[in-house]
Amino acid sequence: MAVPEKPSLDGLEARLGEAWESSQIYRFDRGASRTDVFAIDTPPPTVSGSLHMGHVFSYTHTDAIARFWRMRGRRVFYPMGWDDNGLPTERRVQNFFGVSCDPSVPHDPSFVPPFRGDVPKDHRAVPVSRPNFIALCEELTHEDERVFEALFRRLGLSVDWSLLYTTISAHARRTSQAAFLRNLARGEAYAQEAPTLWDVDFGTAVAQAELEDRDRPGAYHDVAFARTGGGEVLISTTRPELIPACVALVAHPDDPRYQPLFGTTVRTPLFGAEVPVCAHELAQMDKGTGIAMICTFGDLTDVIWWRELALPTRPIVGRDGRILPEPPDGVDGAAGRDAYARLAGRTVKQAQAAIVEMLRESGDLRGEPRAITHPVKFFEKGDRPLEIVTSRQWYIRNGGRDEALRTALLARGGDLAWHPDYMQHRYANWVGGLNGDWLVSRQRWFGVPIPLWYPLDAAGQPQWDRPIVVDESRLPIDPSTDVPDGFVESQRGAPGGFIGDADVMDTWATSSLTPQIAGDWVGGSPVFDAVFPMDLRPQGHDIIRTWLFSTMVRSHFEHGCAPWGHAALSGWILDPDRKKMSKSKGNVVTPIDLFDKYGSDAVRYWAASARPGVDTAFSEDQMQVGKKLATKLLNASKFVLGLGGGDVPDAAPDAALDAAMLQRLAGVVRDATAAFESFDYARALERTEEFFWWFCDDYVELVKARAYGGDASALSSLRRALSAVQRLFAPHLPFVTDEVWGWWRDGSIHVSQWPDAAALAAGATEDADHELLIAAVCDVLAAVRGAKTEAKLSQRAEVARIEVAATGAQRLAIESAIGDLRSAGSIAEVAFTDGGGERPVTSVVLAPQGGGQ
RNA sequence: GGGCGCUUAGCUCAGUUGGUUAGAGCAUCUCCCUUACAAGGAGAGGGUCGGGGGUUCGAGUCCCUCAGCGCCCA
Repeated sequence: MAVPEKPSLDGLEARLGEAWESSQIYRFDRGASRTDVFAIDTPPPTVSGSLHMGHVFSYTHTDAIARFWRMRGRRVFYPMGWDDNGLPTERRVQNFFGVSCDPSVPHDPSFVPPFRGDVPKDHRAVPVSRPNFIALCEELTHEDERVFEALFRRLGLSVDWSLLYTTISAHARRTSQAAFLRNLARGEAYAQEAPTLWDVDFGTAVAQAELEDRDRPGAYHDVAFARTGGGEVLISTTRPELIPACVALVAHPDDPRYQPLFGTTVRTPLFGAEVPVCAHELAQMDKGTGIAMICTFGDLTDVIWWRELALPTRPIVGRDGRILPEPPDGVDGAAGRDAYARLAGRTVKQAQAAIVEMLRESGDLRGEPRAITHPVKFFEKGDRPLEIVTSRQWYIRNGGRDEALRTALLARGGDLAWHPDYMQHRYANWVGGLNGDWLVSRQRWFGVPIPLWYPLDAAGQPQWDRPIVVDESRLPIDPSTDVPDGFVESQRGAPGGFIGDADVMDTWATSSLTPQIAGDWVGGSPVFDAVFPMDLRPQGHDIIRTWLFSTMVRSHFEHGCAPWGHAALSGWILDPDRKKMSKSKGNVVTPIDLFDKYGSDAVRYWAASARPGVDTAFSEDQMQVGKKLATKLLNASKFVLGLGGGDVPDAAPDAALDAAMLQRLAGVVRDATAAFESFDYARALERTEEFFWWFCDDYVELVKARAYGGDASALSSLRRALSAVQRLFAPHLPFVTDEVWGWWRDGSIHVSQWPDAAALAAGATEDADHELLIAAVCDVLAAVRGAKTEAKLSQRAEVARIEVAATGAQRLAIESAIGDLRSAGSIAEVAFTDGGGERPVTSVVLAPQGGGQ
């Protein structure tokens, strides 16, 4: 293929994208052995949103690394996945089709949803079975996945699309269920009836990793409790509505104010329940009045007190967030029951208003509530504060309740190389702060079902502690429709029969298995042994506590090792005001518009310029620079290749300047290689770019005359350098580099060999100090240019004479390139004097300018 | 409250074991149509490296301390 007359970036993405697809250059070699493989555990983006610049940013980093290792000869395992499993998808499906999932509804094979978008406001959601609901989820996510794939292809990701997986596919469900059953068999998964953080709107339990604190207005209410022997105790609480759930008061054991009360009892106001006064170190002497009520359950500290002080359970908040209809134990008197009746059925918020009114009437509220702002626990996707309810849930051990396991998992963090390394603190911080095991069951529908049934006794009661498991060969299953071995469907729900576990697993319980899903662990594929443990996990630092940690837990249990060798944590994209970009703030820019405006290479350049792990401002300026770079590479390639020389054998670079340039480039190759090997794609780009601009501005200008004249050393040096530079840029700018490579080489640049530093200057005389030579020559050139600019003349202006004060070494260097210097600067005469120093000093005498300048 | 990161030119950032006069790009200004590229090129101005203290022959770099910003966790 010849060099085009007018090189252009237009149309490259479509043309080369198709070429890459049809030649399958990114296809993983399934016969590769582990030592030849570079395996990437790609983050599967959530498909129920839209792709934004944050995706473009971090996926570009990974792609550059993938392309580097591919050029180094590794068989790159680079899958893509779609995370279509979970709550965000459920929400979209409900809104889009006008349905809601009801597992009690039988499966309707011919179900047609009432709407496809544009659901009327007054429409009441149609209940549908779980299989029907899941089918709708799959249909909708499939649409999004096509859009995502198109965008990632446009970005130029070198993924092997034949490895595509989704987290709700049968394969992912099978993997997830098999891993869970193995955890169960080894005792790493267990079920427990326990206080659980609960989102009342979603109607599901949530895990510690999904919590976030939000500052919310609240108020301290001072409330009097009557001491059994007379007198009263004043407590401060932000949740007076939980007084009927109060099971004790608690103060610090060292608090002299309350020491006399320990072991005595008090009565709750309004409800008259008799509760003990207890001592516990977690009570804060300096908070409120120093004595607090323990309720079942107001917060996680209540749970600790309840457990450690062996207190009774008196729940009053239901799973719908409303006060339960019946009063708890202890609320026995008529007055108490009446008071409770005024709260029953109300939301927590309404109940608080009501009880404050009642306390005011009874005189038990002292003073007025004092407004405060305090952190309240929310589900990260939720809208109302979490409540704590007692429920039966499945857990996977994660060290939160087991010091030995915690220590082992902390050590696993040390088995990884972290990029940047300080990110390991996040991991250690999180593991060290765990306060419970990983809650994996969710009371939702669009997820991987917990693959268990329970036998029903003669009275039709489930025997929770005797789950019925299934042979792995039957997976995946849905226990709400599948029947356990030895039973028939008619026994579902019947005494002596069985019921299926109604819950699904947390999304993370499946996405924690991405290496196993992508590598086909459950299928026993030899590919798994060739790719696991994987080389690289790239991901955002915000999900170290969830995705990274949960993947570590599963791998630790199943394989006894860390699932990867390296973890690369990418930063955030910030808008130009340095706020995190988000849809709600309306500052999200659509990637596709930027691809159209600047080209994919230019957008990638912006992404690749950011140091690993550093939050980075969105910058169209950087994309503009990237576009200029891509254009420059087109033009420089056209120039060098247009000089000819392709028909003659590669000559030894015998001119000193040529050898020096190639030695400098060899250093750049070494630096870029080392940078990529330590996952610093940005440094590799920076070093290459710095060299390339110098190469264009100075070296090419210096050797132009020789090159035009067909000088073998110049031509071979230019071509050697061009070849290396094109390949050095290839991981970052895959489109333009493959274009210019195609002008003179066979095959894609992306399956060519990464440049070899040693070969670059082969045949050249080794120069002791090539940098001194380059510096001396370019200093003189700069002085000549500066003189012309100072005189407001064209760079073509003639120079009559220059006088260079130089050291001996500088003089030798300059003399070695004197012909190039004279032609590049249009210099008639060069004279030397002794002097110089760190740099030569050049005085320039311009020739008289004719022609009426 | 604990942990971590950041603070260098108007803006965005490099600055790798401490070592010449602290760099780049963008922006600004001046000049140049020069046959690879005007989607270009040649130059210029611009910084007491957040404050203070210390170690050292020498500190943007190491130590202490303070301040501000941000993130994570309580």
